[in-house]
Amino acid sequence: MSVTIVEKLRDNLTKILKDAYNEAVSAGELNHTENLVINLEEPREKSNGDYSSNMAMMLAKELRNAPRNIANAIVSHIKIGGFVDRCEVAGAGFINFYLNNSWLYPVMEEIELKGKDFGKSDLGKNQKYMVEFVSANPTGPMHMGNARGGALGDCLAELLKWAGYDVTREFYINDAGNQIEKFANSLEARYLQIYLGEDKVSFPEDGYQGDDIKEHAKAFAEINGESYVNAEEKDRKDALVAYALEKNVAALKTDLENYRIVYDVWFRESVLHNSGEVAEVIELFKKSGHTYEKDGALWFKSTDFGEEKDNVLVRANGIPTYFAADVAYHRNKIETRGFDKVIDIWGADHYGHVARMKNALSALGINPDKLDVIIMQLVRLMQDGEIVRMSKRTGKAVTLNDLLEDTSIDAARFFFNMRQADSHMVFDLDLAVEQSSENPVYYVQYAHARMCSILNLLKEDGIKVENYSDINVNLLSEPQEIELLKKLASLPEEIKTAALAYEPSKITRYSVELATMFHAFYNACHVRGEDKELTKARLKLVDSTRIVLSNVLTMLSIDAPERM
RNA sequence: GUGCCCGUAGCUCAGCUGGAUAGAGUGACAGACUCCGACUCUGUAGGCCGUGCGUUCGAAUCGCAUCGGGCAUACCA
Repeated sequence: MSVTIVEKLRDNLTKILKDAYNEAVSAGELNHTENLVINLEEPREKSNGDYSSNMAMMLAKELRNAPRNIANAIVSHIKIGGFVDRCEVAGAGFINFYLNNSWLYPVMEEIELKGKDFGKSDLGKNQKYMVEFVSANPTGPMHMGNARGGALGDCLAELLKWAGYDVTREFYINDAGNQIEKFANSLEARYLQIYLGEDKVSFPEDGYQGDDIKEHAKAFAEINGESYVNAEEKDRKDALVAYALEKNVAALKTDLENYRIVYDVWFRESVLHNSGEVAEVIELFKKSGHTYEKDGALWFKSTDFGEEKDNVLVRANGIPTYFAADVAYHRNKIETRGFDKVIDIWGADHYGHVARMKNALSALGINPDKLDVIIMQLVRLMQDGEIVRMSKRTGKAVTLNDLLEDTSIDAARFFFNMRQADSHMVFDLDLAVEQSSENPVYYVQYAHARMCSILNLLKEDGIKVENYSDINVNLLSEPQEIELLKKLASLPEEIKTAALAYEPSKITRYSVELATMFHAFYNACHVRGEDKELTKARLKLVDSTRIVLSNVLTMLSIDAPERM
């Protein structure tokens, strides 16, 4: 993949500094060093130039010279020309470059050539990455935490794709273990209550109280009648679970698709039990020498790896724990399926599980660095100024579907990706429901609609977007135009940075900033009715911006409307 | 008790591997369309960057301590 405009610029500036330093050494003005480090940054304050290097300060100790002396020596050997207008020493020894815009204009040509692919890179070198997210319990509907995890995971997966990784989205279905027991007991009680009366059949204390359980039982009864009332308990439960679980999984799939999330793989926990992979992992644990038996249970000696407590692998009743199954699952991801990196998105309430999992992988000889866990702080829902509790058992939990009924998919996806995963988020439902400019997604979408509107209007005037080579780009010199161009040019780097940090929120913020700069440009610079050449140049800028904004919104799976 | 996350403008949050005078949005106040969509823009006010030490030429950023809020510490998942 080709080098971006910004990379070219930075490479050039680095070379200029390096050459100047070497010449200063040759001239006997500076001492020589092997570890020459050249940093470049964009100063916050514009009066300090477009790019700045602190290399003189970094070298001061090693060269045994004052930073300003070093900086002056280097600057005196820098050749002015090309995109460099001037170069000065400032402050404690900063070397500041003041540039003209000749380096920047070709970004529009790059956008023209790459189109929908502008922003993509080969940073990831096609490494196999998996993002596992949501993985909600199939015993009920999805809550607000799942909504956040869904928006985060899906956007992260797409972000990584743009950065050149080979990404698989996966949903882990916990269709085994204790909660399925509970699910079965709850269904059974509701089913029997239909035929034997509510007073005759007691509902388990720790059962799922939700109406969905009743509805499953009722629907099951309509199909099978009372044939299961006198059946063997195990058969009855199996039949109920098989029925209700499929319904729930199908519902999860539909709900997530409505949220614009499509998974590549739906992986069932039961597969790991049936294939013997769980049993295999338990054997491997035993061979590793990090296990022992106590009170009839098999324990993993987590304390060997610095943890405070050991963990149970197989319960006294002979059933493996969720922990054991989850280790088998991660072994399957990394070893069996060969992912280079496995990214899990977990709620903060699973925090304690991270070290345990990594240590378990180490014990089995699997590189724990192949697992990255993103701990997402829980969402607290606020309505009418009060915290709304989210609990499956109250039956009053706010579900993903409730949320999407109130607000738009665009708003929800955008809102959840406004903040970093580790921020404790308060989701103000009243605010999210409000479809106004309060919610930045409308601000961004409006910018896109405005660009399309300009393009359409000029098209009606018979003026269409021309090729970069036919445009006099030097006419674009207003500060708003230059700022906008710089923002466009920065997208590939923004995507790389965001991908490496696993932070799609950086891209969301980028879209807001881009929209802001466009609106500012719009108010300062007219496209229509100007000098013909200027109109052409600005129209090209608008079209370039439209492409970039559209790319960003596409990446986030948020609609980029032509009109609103 | 121990571990992790958070603490920056009234509110919601940015601040990249330490850099020069700490930034947005929102709210408040004052302005801008006979002109490409005012779902927009411009300006003003608002900060001991929780607190205290330390490292450094230089700290919101790194280290230690401390205070406040959240979460976790199951033979649940």
